[in-house]
Amino acid sequence: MSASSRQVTPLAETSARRTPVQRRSRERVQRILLAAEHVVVVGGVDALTTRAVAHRARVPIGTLYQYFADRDAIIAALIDRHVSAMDERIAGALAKLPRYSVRSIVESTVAAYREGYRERPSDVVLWFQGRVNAEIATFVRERDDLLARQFHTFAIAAGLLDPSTEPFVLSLAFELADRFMEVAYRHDLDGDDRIVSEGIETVAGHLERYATAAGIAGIDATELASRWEAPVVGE
Amino acid sequence: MSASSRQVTPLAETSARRTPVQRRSRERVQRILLAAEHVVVVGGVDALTTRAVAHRARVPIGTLYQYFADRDAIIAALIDRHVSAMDERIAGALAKLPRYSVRSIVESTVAAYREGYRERPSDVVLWFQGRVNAEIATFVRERDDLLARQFHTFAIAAGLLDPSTEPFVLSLAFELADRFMEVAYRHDLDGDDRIVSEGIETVAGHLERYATAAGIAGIDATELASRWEAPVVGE
Amino acid sequence: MSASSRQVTPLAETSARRTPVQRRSRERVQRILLAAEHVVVVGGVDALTTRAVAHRARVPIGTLYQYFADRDAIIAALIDRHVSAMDERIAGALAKLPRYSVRSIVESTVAAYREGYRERPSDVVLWFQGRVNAEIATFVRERDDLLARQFHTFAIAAGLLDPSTEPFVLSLAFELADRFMEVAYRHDLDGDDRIVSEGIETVAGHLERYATAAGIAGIDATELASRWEAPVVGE
Amino acid sequence: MSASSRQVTPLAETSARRTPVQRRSRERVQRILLAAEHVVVVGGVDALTTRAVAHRARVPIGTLYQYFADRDAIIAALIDRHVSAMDERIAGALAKLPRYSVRSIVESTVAAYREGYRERPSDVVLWFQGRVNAEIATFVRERDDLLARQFHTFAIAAGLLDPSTEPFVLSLAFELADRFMEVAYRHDLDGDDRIVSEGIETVAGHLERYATAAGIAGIDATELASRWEAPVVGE
DNA sequence: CATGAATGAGGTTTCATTCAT
DNA sequence: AATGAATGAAACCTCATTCAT
Repeated sequence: MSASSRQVTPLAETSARRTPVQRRSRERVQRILLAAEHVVVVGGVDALTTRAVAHRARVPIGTLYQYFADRDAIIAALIDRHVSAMDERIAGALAKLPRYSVRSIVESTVAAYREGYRERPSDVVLWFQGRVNAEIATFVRERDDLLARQFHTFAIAAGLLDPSTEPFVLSLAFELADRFMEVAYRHDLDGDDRIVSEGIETVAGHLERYATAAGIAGIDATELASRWEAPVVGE
Repeated sequence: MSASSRQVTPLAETSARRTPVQRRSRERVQRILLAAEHVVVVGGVDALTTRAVAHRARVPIGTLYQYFADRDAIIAALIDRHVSAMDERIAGALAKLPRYSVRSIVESTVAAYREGYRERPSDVVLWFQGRVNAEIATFVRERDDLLARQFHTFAIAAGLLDPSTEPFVLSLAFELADRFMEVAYRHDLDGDDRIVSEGIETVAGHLERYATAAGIAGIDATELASRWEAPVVGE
Repeated sequence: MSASSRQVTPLAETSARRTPVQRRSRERVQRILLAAEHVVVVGGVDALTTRAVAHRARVPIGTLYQYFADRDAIIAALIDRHVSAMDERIAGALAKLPRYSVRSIVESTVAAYREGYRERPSDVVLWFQGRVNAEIATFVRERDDLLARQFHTFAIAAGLLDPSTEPFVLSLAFELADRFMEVAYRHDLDGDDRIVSEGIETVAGHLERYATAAGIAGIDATELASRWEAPVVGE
Repeated sequence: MSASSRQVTPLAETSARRTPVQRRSRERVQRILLAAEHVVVVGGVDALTTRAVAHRARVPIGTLYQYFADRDAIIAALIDRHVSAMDERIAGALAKLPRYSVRSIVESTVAAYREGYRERPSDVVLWFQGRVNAEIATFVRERDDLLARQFHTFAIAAGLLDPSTEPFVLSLAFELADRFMEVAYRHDLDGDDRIVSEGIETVAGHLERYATAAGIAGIDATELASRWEAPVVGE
């Protein structure tokens, strides 16, 4: 099962001007994105001005515009990066599970979100404070839906959830897991494990209402592999 | 039990300039706030510029500044209104409950949120996109905490929740209920009752893990009145 | 000899709207002027806004405009008051002189300026920082000239200065005395007697170059009265 | 002896944004400063609005802000220029003196002030009307003090003034000389040589009370050079 | 390609003054 | 006469974006 969003056109590519192939170019793009993260963490989304980013990245403003069509393109790139990173992280965590139950999947996912936000605090700001234009909003919506549908397909094929479970139940579950992490940040409870176990409990509780006996008891990874020929991670 | 936030200094009063007493003045303030809501719904928090609001309200910019100290004061007034309205709505709903259980309380609360957001869609944007200025953020935080503490005190005194339950569990429950409504809006599922029952189920499920037998079975309103001499609603 | 500026149209009357005759009205005008002084001392001429003055005076803004045609009229009134007060003070000091020499006159005048500014610090700000409109500037110019001419007439009639001395020499002397006091304020040397004696020495030194023997030795007040039938003070 | 203010941080550098290196840029800064001078001469310091300056300079407002951080920075630049120009002028005049006496120094200084104001009439307004912002006021104060201390050191080392003479006596002398020129302008006596000789007479008279015999008689420039190894002009 | 000066629309806010009540 | 809400020109300043070099 693939948790990556490859089927949704990556957001950044739509707006980036040139794909940086040269080593120097790639470095610059990296520097710009790093700088953008910095200003977002320090001053919120409103502080993300092109000047501030260019200055912090020590890149001329004109150069910035060579790689990003406009200010929104920077935000788009950050969001894209956030989404990809989260997807990879979740996929990675799931791939390591020895046994798949609704609860173990939720545990992995919540933990992935937590680590992701911890590593890249700018994503918290961007993702939840995100004053975001229509295009980005649509992208985010589509990506969420895709993720939910992928899990839906997987969970039903694997016999973890009742076949009548609707995809939006999974949308909600992902949202919930994500929101829990935001709340943790907002309350400065990031380091507090209580919030994590609350989150797991709640989301798992939410989903277990739709679970089959197997979904609660869990299925061995090896056993799953035989039922589910599609690769669990990657494409 | 009082769900009102009277112990938190109302946010708007700090920044409003002139309290409009005349009928005409009150009308203008109303017009300004209505205009502010409109621009927020149409263009997000970032579109809430003094110019745009004044223009939409067909009020000279100078007049706007007679009633609002600055741009943030407009946001503050909207947030304040949102909070008061939600508080009243929740308190009103609870007051009508014939029987108090964790689940029935959650049902009332979620329904209150839902109606509140349905009636004032700008609050969705403001509440979730708008934690702009430090003062407002603090106000929101304090109000949330107060609400959670009030429910905590009540629920334990009434014997609905286990005495060892921590207040933050209730903070989380309120957040969850609130977020559910946002998600409903974000997914255009507002009219969809499924999301409401999901929300109720999840939040109630979350809280019932801390509930006493009475909290699950419920207590008659009359019986509660004898245990809980403080007025259930209002002061 | 009269040091009063009665022959120059008082500045304020040109712009004041109604001469306050009622007791209440006079009180209000006083309150307004006192408030104006306060804001000038605290925040400089730029802080002299009609709102600030009206608010500090606890007078409705509309009422302020009943007594003062516009913002400049308030400044004009203050300047007028300053000028009148200084004139009276100088005249009073001179009237008490037992013996008139160039030096004793300068001493009295400098002392008068010093006391005047000490008592009404707002005058320092107004007089020297004075961002002042053309009308007021003209008034000030004329008043200075009148004062100088009056002294000129007197000093020559009394035989204190050489008859060929030009009036502008006296203009300069007044300016100098005045500036010394400003410098004293600017350097926080107000309390410092050195600056006063420097001032006296300099201005007196300046004028004594034009003095007759009698101007240096001095003339008895009684003797002067016989030569100079016009009243020394007042009209 | 150096009359330059190099030991006082130049005021403008603190606030100027971009140091213009290109020829075109320098021209623009010049145009802006010229425009600023114009509006100041025509309408006083209060007329020095960013709009007015930009408009007169035929420069977009944004361009103005590329070179000047804010309105005060324009004033600061003008003041700085005034101070530097006056310092150079004084230093230049003194360097040409064949013989140094208190009187000849005063003559040179007063003449320098006169020419300076004649060449840049906006400086009259700025210098006497413009002590606007705290930073600028401090700068001006410090510069005045430095100038006075430099002259103090020099005059005593050169044996022109009595060693017990206090520095503030020289502060006062500079102020006086400066004020004389303002008065000359205020009275439209600029072209009138009488005011200059009055000024010289008064300031010299003031200082000669502190002079040694040599200070009155004067010292030959060559003789001075042997006593005073530090360069008279320049650094 | 790389640069960064130039641009000006547009944002926030103040304030003298008027005029309906 | 007394009031103070209403007005809008005008002040300051920022910033995304372009384009000549």
